[in-house]
Amino acid sequence: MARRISVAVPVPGLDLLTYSLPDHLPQPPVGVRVLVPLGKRMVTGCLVGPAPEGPTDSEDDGPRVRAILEILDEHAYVPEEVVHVALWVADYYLAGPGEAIAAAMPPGAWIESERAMAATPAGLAECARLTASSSGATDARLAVLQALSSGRTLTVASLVARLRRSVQGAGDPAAVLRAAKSLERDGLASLSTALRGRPSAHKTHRVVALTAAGLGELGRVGRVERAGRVGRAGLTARQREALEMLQGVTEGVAASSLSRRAVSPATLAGLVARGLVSIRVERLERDPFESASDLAEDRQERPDLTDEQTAALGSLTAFADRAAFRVALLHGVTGSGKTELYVRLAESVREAGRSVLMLVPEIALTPQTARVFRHRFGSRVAVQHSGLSDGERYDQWQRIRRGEVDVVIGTRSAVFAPLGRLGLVIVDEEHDGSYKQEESPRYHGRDVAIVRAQHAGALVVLGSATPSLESYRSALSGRYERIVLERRVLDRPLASVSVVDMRKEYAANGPDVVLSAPLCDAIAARLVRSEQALVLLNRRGLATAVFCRQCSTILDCPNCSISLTVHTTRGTAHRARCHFCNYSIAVPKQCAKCAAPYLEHVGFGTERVEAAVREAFPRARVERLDRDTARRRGAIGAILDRFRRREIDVLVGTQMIAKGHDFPSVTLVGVVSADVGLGLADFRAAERTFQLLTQVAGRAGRGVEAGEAIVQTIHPGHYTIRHAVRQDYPGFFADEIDFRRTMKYPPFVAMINMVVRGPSLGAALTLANDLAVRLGEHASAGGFRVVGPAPAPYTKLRGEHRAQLFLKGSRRLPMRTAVRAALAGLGEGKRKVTVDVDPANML
DNA sequence: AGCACGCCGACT
DNA sequence: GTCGGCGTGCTC
Repeated sequence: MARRISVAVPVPGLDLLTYSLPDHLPQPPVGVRVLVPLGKRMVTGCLVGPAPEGPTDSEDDGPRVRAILEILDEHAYVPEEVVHVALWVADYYLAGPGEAIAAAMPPGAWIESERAMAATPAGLAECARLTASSSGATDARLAVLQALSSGRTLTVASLVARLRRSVQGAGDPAAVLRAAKSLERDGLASLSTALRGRPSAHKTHRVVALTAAGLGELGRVGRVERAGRVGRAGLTARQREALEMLQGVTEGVAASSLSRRAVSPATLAGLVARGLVSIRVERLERDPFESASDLAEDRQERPDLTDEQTAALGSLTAFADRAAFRVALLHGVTGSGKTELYVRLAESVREAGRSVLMLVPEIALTPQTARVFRHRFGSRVAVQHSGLSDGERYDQWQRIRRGEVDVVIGTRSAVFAPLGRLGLVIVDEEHDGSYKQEESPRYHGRDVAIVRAQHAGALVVLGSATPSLESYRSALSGRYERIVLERRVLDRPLASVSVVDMRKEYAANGPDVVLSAPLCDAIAARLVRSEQALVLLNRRGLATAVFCRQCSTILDCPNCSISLTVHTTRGTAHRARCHFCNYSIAVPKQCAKCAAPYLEHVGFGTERVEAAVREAFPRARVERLDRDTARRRGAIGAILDRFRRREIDVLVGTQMIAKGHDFPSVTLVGVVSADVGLGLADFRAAERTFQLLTQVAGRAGRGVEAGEAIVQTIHPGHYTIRHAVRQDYPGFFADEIDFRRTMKYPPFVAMINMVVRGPSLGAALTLANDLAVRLGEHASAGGFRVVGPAPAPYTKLRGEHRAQLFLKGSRRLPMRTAVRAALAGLGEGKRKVTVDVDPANML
């Protein structure tokens, strides 16, 4: 019987498929890409192993098995270990194996077929006739024919693009395809399926260098010139200039740089023809650090370790030396020097001949960490994150794959980096929410990192000042090693935190207070001393809602069940925008419902805080950093750099300003409202608030001067605020873990969250009910409970209505099995269901 | 996700 | 009558 292989194809919701391997092809290893037929298409798949043998093999009622078309790689493209991790992800998070493997591949790794079409001779004639008679009517068929009138074969995609530009209303892909089919029926055009051009594997450039003959010629020219005679016949002045430019640059000069210096292609061609220069094609590495700037600034000293750090490093190194799977939680207060520990540990692992994977929440927000690693490991480090262009990402991925690096630093998707001999995985700020991917496959970078380390027999270090409840509990129970750093480096004290009870502030100064008197005084003091301040409000915009005083209507998004946020707009009237779907309108003058002209802005965001700070301190240099000001690529880095260079006195922003930055001159952190987020219908609301407050307070006092944090709140007695103010993690943990235990939330139960979408809430609820019933059948045997369905917290998003239900249970396996069975029973309805295993965000 | 099939309303 | 909208189903 023909050899059968199991292939993952990049199609959501499709399971592994079985293909046969034609006799003439060699047996490829796991991880190679194969080109396979799928329906009418050709797609790239990834070989994950031999096909499972089942009883259906002998019967004819199973799906037919088609033969693969081509093996695209000689050696594994995705390392086998990573294939297995990806398959684990697909299984655990209930995603398609193809989607999971796709997450492990660089951009451009998937080749697919494309439909193309060309006019037949009859079609060309018909086109000429129709064009001449010019009926005037815009007919999609005619438009397509005209586009094909050159006789060339065009892809359907390029036809669509072309028609979208030229013909109104004809650029819809479906319409083009229909027109194409209709033309094919009439024998006027032919449709074919062809492979899309393979992605260029590397960016290349041409390098021009002198040949030996050229070098000789140059010497001769020099002597001739000294002798006062005209250059040798046949060498033009231009050619001589070009030769001189190349003199002394043995490695050659990029052709693009020559052309910038006015060396024409013709000149170059003349020199090549004479054999005086050679042109070679060279692979160009796009180094993300070059554009990230200021490598020169990186002359950092190697800081001495504190006793506490030395002890921690000792234990971690000992674990790493055992070269066996292990998880250690590094619980270190902000400013305790975790990064330096990571670097030293990485160095020792690397010296032992094993590689290091370091995950960080968002590189754009923590460029220092990346820079420290770059500085210590030079070209042996690669960076992977979403801010890179596809080409940059591809280059980095290939460098890792070729074994040219042994340290990878990246965001969550880097957990799949094709590193061999993995010895250490570091997850910095392991509690950070950005490790959870909010689209399929909905994996948690930290948890996948642990699984990967398990496969590789590596040490995992989870670092945080505010560990997730899950990790801390595991550390307390002894499942993880626990290493604590209680002191800041150089014995700098933690910021002293004080609370302003905003209820009193409102009573005294009215309900419109943004900056309390104590916070204003504190900012003023910093300005006098030329120190810097951070002001945090984790909410964007000018106002959170527009409210009609007469009929109490709130301006809602027509597509989503949330109110519109008011944003300032340069020049024009303020706009009200939806933070989900981006719908926006000019803020109306009167209520759309009752026509009353009494519209009020309620609630406020960072834009209002920025305005308030500017108003209170007209001479201060105030900037804002949130998703709105950070939209442009590189804007985050630019603002943070200016702040670091002390060109900004007060930086207002959302949580973006709270992450691991190190600004030595910041001595004040103001939290405008610590309550944002506390009231959310999410069991992690308190944990996230505590983390944010602790994190941002940690930004103060990292230099010589002591730091201070001022927290404004209307809930000064809330346990989250109380513990955050004292920066008392164990205290917070004790209270929060009680809440989780009582309410049966993680880490005491496993959860799977499901959102069902539908054209109406009724439709969504009906389908959700069907799902709930099917799940219920497995509940008692599986030891879990089905909660819901109910309308989701955001009932409507982007025009879709949503119902939610979730499972709570003690063991994940039966829960996952039940979900899989229930979804299968739903048939095609399953396309309307999103499944989230271990949800990080319940909204 | 594509892609095809098939079943209903508005135009030649 | 057909064109063309999108619900439903399938892909080894």
